[in-house]
Order: sequence, then C-alpha cells, then structure tokens
Amino acid sequence: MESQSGPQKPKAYHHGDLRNALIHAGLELLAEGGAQELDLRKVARRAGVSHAAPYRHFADKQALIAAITEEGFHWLAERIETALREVAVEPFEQLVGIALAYVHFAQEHTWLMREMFSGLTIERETFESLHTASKTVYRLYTDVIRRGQESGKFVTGDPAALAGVFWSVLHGLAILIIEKQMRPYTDGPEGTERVTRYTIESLYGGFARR
Amino acid sequence: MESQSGPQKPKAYHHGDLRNALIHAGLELLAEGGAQELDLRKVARRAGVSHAAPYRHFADKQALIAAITEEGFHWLAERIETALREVAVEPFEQLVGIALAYVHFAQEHTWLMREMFSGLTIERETFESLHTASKTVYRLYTDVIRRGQESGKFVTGDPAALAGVFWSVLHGLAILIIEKQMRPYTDGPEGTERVTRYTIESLYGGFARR
DNA sequence: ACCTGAACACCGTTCAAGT
DNA sequence: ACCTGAACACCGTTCAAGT
Repeated sequence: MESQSGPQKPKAYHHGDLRNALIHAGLELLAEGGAQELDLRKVARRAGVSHAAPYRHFADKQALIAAITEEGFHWLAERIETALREVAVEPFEQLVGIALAYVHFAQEHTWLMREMFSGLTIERETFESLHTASKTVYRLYTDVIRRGQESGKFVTGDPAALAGVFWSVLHGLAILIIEKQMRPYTDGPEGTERVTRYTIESLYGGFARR
Repeated sequence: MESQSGPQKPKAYHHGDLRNALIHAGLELLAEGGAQELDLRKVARRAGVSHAAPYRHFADKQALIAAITEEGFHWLAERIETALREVAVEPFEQLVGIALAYVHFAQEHTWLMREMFSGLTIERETFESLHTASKTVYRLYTDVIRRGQESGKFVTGDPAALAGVFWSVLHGLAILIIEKQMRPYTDGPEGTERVTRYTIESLYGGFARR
C-alpha cells in the first residue's frame, strides 16, 4: 500500500534471507534501546515485514533471542581469537589478553551480554546450538591453559578444569563491571584495564602469601 | 463480591502492610515459575488486591522488582554471615565457606539471583537502596580478606581490591554453574561442592607454577 | 489514605486468506 | 513457500470513583 520510497529497502529485500535480517534487526534494537526495545513487532517492522512474518522463521520470541545470542557467542569467540593473535605468546599475557577482550566485549555489547548469560529470557536447554557456541569459547581458554602448562609456566592439572576457574573469574569480573559493582576501582581512564590486569595478576599469583 | 472463604486471607489482611505482602507474593511467584510468572497482575491477585493496588506502593513494575531483589541481597548477606559462623576461623576455610554459601544461594534461589544480577529488568542506578544492600555483601568479603592478611596467610594489598577479585570468582562461578556451563564438572553428588572448593583452591594457590 | 473497575495502549501469538 | 490483516488473550499503566 505505502508507495513511499523513504528509508525502506526495496520490496524484494529478503531474497529468502528474512531470518538473518530479523536477527540483525534484533541485534540493532538491543544495542540501541536494551531488552525493552527487543520486541517482536518492532523487529519485524525494522526488517520491513508484517508482525506475523517472523513466525515463518522462529517458533516464538525466545527462539529469535536464542538466535541473537548465538550470534553474540560467535562475536565473542572472534573477539578473543583476534586478541590472542595480537598479544604476546607469553602465557600470562595471553590470559590478560583474553580477559581484556572479554571485558571490553561486555562493555561494548552490554545488552547482548546480559541476554547471553542472564538465563532470564531463554531456556538454554531448549537450544542446542547455544551450547555448542559457548563450548567454542570455552575451548579457547582451555587451549591457552594447556600451552601455559606445556611451557612450564602454569600449574599442572586438568586444563579444562582450570579453564573453568579462569572463565569464572573472567565472567564474574565482566558482569560486576558492567553492573557497576566494581566502582570506584573502574573509574577514570584505563580504569577497566587496570582492574582487569590486577584481577588476572591476583589469580596468577594466588591469594596465599609465601 | 466473592463470598468464598477458601485459601484467601481475611479481607483486612494488609494492616497497612500491603507493600510487604506484594514483595513476598512476588518472591513466591518468582521462585515457583520464574521471571515469566512475575507479573504485576498476578502478584496483586496473590496478595488479594486489585491489579491497580500495587501502584499505591510502587511507582511501576521495576520498583517492585527492585524491592524484591533488595530482599534477595539481605537473604544473601544473612546466608553468608551464617556460613562464616559455622566454618573454621582459618582464612582459607572462610573463603571456601563464603563460596559455598554464595553458590548454594544461587542454586536455591536461581530466579532471584538472575533478577539480582542480570541488569536486564531493573536499572540499578535508579534504586539507591540496592546499591547499599550489595555493598553490605561486599563488606563481608573484605573483612575476611583483611583478617587473612592480618594473620599473615594472605598476600598484602588493598583488601577491598582483593575482595573485588574474590567476588568476581564467586559470582562467575555461581552464574556459570546455574546456567549449566560448568558441566560435566558439577555432575554427581557433591559435584557443586567439589567444583567450588577446587575453584577457591586454584585462586588461593594461583595459576603460576613454582 | 487506600483500594476498585473500567479503559487504553501495546505485545506475543494464531489463523484464515492472499500471491 | 512466504507473507498479510484481523483477531484474541493478556499485561502494564492510568484515572475517575468509591469507602
């Protein structure tokens, strides 16, 4: 009906790729306005289709959000891989590199990060692909731990178990930073970097005095 | 109108304490059915008032959830204080005690924990009391760290900063456990306890080989 | 002061119908 | 096969009115 040629893309926009268009419209809305803006009707509107069209590609809202967070896990994995390439091969520096990548990701994609880990809106169990995506990230930590052990710098033990400990630190730090619980330590320029490095140093050296 | 005398409390139920009744109705609904069940109309129904009544006590849904999570922070603080009293005074064991209390709390009050930290539904900034409540918990860690330092067992440094590191580990671990990211390590009886203790041991000893 | 009932806007979801 | 428009149930919020 509307014969305007405004900001809308041409009618044949989704050459069968509406699914992808919806995911990216959702990512945009989430980044712009938070969880509140992530509603199915707005997503459809932004993708240029009717509010019923998404149901051709997603069973329900949860399924769309699952697809969105899956994309988030891919982004996170890429971010960490890039960081690992740009940082020294020294194992400790690799841990710091991962940590900074993780925390920066959380700060740059706060709402996405919340959706990825809150457990509030999607039931992980239902979406197997999400599980796979997060395992990919987990493997990155494990590899670094293993290399650190091989070079004799890290303590011995099951690398995957140690990676779990590392992930806990990373994740807790990232969440507490974005939820403003690490103030005033994160204040000022380079505040985030300082706190992150300090955290990994503390983990590396341990709490025990010797 | 309804003249049934069923499970409802008598009419004069809220002797001016509707506010509290709403908070506890909300806590119940959250525990029973998760975030989805936490809706204002259901909360009002459970408290035995009309759906408009909550607006006498809370500006909006967010304000009610803020009050609910504030109660969560009080529970968490009590849980940790109790654990600290029941555990040995040896500093390392106190860290383990806090960690177990935190993780168990997360497992027993999963939905509440998610609301407390997800950042998805309430904007912390708006509710100053929430900030105060979480600081109370933070102080518990700091005290233990300080005592550990005084007894010469822990490394030196700003106790509050070290407490931040400790909280990161705790929180990351709790979240990753309830979001099922620590499988298969948490499987089996005592799985949670084993993983938690292992995590605190790793933090205590550090990742660096010596 | 505190609560109710009706009303409004908006969202998730469904479905018969269109091309 | 893919999308639309109308319709339904339900929720957050407001407001005039009741005691």
